[in-house]
Amino acid sequence: MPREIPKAYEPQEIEERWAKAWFDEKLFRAENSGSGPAFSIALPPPNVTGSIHIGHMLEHSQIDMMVRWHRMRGHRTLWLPGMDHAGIATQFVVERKLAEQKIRRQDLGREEFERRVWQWKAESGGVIKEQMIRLGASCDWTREHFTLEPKLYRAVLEAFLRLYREGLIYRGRYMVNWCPRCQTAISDLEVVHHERTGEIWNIRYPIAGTNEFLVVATTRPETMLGDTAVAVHPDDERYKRFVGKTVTLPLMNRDIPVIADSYVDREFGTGVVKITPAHDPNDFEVGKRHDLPEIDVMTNDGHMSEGAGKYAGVERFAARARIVKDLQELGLIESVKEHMHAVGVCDRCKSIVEPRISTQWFMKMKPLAEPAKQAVVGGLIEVVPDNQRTILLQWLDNIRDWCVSRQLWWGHRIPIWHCAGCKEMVPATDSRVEIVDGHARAASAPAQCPKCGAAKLAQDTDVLDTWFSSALWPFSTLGWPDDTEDLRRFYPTSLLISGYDILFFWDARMIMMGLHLTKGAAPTDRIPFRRLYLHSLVRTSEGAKMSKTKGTGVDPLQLTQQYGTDALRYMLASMAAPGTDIILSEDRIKGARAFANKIWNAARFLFMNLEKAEANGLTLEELAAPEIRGKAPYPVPGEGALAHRWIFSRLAAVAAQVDDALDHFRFHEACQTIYQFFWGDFCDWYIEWVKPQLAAPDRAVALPAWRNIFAALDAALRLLHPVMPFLTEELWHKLPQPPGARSIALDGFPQPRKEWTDIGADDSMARLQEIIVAARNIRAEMKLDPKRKVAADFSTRGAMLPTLVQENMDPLLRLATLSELRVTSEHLDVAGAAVRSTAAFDLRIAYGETVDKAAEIARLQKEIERLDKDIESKQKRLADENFTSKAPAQVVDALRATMVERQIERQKLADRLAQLLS
RNA sequence: GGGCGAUUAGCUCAGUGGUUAGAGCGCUCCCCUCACACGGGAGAGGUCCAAGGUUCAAGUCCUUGAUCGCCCACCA
Repeated sequence: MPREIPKAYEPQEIEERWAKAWFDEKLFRAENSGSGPAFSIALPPPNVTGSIHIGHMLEHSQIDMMVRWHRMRGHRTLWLPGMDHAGIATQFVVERKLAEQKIRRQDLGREEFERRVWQWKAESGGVIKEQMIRLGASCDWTREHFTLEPKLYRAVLEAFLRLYREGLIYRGRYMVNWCPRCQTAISDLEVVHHERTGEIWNIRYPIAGTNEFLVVATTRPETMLGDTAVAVHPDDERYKRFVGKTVTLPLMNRDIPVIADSYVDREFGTGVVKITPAHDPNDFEVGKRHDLPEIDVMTNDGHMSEGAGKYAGVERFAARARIVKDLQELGLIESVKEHMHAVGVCDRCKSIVEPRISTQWFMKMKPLAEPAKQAVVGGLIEVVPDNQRTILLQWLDNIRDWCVSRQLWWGHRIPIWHCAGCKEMVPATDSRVEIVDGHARAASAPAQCPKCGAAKLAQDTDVLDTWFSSALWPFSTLGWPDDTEDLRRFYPTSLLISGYDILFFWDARMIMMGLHLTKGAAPTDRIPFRRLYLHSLVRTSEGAKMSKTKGTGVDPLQLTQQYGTDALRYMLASMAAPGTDIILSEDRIKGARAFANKIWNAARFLFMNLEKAEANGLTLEELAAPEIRGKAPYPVPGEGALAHRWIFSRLAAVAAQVDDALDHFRFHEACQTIYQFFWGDFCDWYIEWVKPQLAAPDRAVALPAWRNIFAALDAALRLLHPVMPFLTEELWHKLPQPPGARSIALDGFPQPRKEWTDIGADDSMARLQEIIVAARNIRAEMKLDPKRKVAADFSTRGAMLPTLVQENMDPLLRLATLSELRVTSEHLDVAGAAVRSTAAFDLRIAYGETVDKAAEIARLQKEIERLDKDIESKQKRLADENFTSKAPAQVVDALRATMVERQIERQKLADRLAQLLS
């Protein structure tokens, strides 16, 4: 047991050591057998090739706090970690790397490309895990999963095949969002809208066989090449006569009909709309209603296609410019205006997304959304903060089908085979997977077409949206579709903590999939999690999301290096009030580091002084052995008893408050409560109060005092552990622990023990603190030498205070730096002295000549003024019949009592002022 | 176009209808007192965005407005 510990807390070595030990010892492996309540939580799987950013840090800190708190309370606790293959993101990264060598994935072919991605994953995939381990996330790494591993591949196949057979997954040619950069369809959620000022062109479409025009407006002139109609509102008198006629589409010289459709808004623009069914969602619908041809004028990579006639091969925005120029030359541009509109861009690569007709796989969402909605409305899933519940329900109400296919190579390939002969779609017969080249793929490929008997079948080339496998995460990682022990024990999971930015992407879809796919009889058995806490996002001082690409990101590892992981965790947790985003502040993390240092030094103080106690014949074992700590508090004879009763009473209160705060995800409140307790109560008052007892030669005093302070420190460390795991682990091991005890993380969380609550001690302590502060206040005002002890007079009318003061005379004198405190019930002569008064007592230090008389007068006047205002408002309220009759008696009485106190205080101050002025 | 959130001390933020609205940082004064200067002690600092309303009582609930931010949305 090393007694010499460094003066300042140095986190680096300590953290690395414990992080390694926790991982190596598999300390956080969850037992799936045995009794006691279970607590399970799934890690929102980070992208496998990513690295920790501050948002992860916030999320993991909060999860880890909950997890450690539950584990310490004796729950069978599982935090299940894993990684997401992150289809587009990962493929994007590898493609970019290949581009450096001037290689396109098409040059390599699908198999070779996939091999390269696996290789990249092998090289860089472990980073985030290493970082999480280093940062102390108490995951069960023996249960780690990856969305593309064989087991989870199988879960994906099972889910897909079931949904396909049920008709909930279908294939069809519909309008989708197409990213020309990623060259894949993306879902509505992956399109982010940016308000931009663009241009809107009014273009003349000549009416065939006349000199007249219909003028249409468009923000995307290049799509006009695919126009197959022009529409007006059926009741629009201006245009009625044109319906049924044809216009000649400029540049293409194609005759297209004028149709009537109520979709057209007569008020907007000219009231005439060009209809491009292949490139606009509304036009697509109109096209279906009117049986219009769909002409796709673009290629996958955002160039104009064959359908665009002479513009074929031109990049889409270059084509736009050329078309506008050509139209101008033809005199067909009536006007151009600036126009604010929302442009959809790809969430991943920020390219402008092209609405485009395409054959894709979709999932019917309405039938899945309904049970999810009921589960949330019915309270089966509690959503915190509450306003997010409303947002979730609104989204579920307006849900649209989900485009689940991606034209990527990295992901779960769709288990459907297409017959070369009759085009029949044949699903894999079951969800088995086989390992080829070390990686999984669907094993039960159909050998021949059940319809036409042809043996030539080709697997669909698309893969599934990454979020499809994510949606299965809480149960696929526990073994679903098998009926495993883990699934029975830990599903539904107890809680999900995720950012509100992925509420729709992930949380909502897990609810829908969980309810639909898992096999429990009741919805309560099928929900993926019982509680959903949406944590805040870390933002820059401008309110924007942190972004690495914009250089506004903060590297949590660097902050960790600089200030310590515990400090960073504490800072994040202390700012994490539900429902409000976090703006990082360097000052706050410095404050957190100071707190860590404070804790370190409080412990350091004890161990340094222990040597003196040992010289006195005491041993650490008899002071701090676990069974000794368990019996605290010990009665301490003599003057110091009060502080001991008080600190344990505080501990009981703090434990209750922390439990309550954590149960409601009020991490900031838990932090503040512990901070206040440790720094304010334990260090500032308790340690100072009992210092002499610890050094007392009298064993009857020293022994219980030491035992109490060790017990209190131990409890404080356990309270602190969920937020500051490293520091507390290190210090905990410096205390004697039961044989075989491995970690504070497996020790108990302090319980709010009723027998510790001592209202008398709380009250007495508060009064003594008041007296000490009053004395220090006078000393500061008089600018007394801090070391100089002076005599003071203490006057009070009550019977309680004199006793209390007498009983605690020694700490009172010491902490107020007084040589003597004379207690009297007489009125104090305040001439030539500085005085502090409360309703209950007056405290006088006779040292008049150094008092700044003018300042004292000003202070008194100000104080009296304040009291006057206060008394007046109270008198007014007490005189109000309405108040006294309607308000609870308790409130009225309290107000009256306070007013009397204020009046006494005011009288004392007024007397004092009069004396100074005379 | 809808929805949500924020507006409280110089800064960053807590605040659950009920005494005199809190914290951290910063600021002022005193102290390197044998755990800690990443420290100790004492202070100063707030018409709680505005205007109405409900209530015995409003920073807190309601309405309207202002400013800032976010999310959702197929008006060409």
